[in-house]
Amino acid sequence: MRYWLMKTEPSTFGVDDLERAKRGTTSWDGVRNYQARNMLRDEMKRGDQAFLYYSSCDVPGIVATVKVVKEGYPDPSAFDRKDHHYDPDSDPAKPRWFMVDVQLERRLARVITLDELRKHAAKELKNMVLLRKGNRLSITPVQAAEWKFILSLE
DNA sequence: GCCAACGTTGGC
DNA sequence: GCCAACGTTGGC
Repeated sequence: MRYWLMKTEPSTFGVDDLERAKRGTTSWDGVRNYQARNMLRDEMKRGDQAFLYYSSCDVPGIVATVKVVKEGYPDPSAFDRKDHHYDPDSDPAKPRWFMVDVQLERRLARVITLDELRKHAAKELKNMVLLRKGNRLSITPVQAAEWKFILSLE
């Protein structure tokens, strides 16, 4: 089993939305980056866990954990002309973009902020992909030891 | 294949 | 709103 971190902007989709969703489950659609696509399509497996991370907001940080309940399958929003993430170059017969379904596991007792994560960037979290300079990937792998350590901060 | 121009992300 | 650090596009 592996661990991940998935970014979302709370103004677009937050943990409240996930909580309200049927069975606390949502399709993680709209990812349009090849590296992230490869992880969605090939690497994320049913039962994997992920941190839900808020970006582009007042207090960036981890707010919840989710688990993968459905493995990579074609993202239909790529074929929807009216969708913001529509990709005219993606052929339905040979889909370019993929998504997984995730289910809310639990909201953390408190937000573990980016600021706080950075305080451990020299030691426990020195290899954490999220903290690497210039990182913009919306999905990043998390090591088991990092997962455990971060939850211990909670 | 190179690389300049452009677009996006995301912290600040 | 600024801007660093990307990724993508397209002319050559």
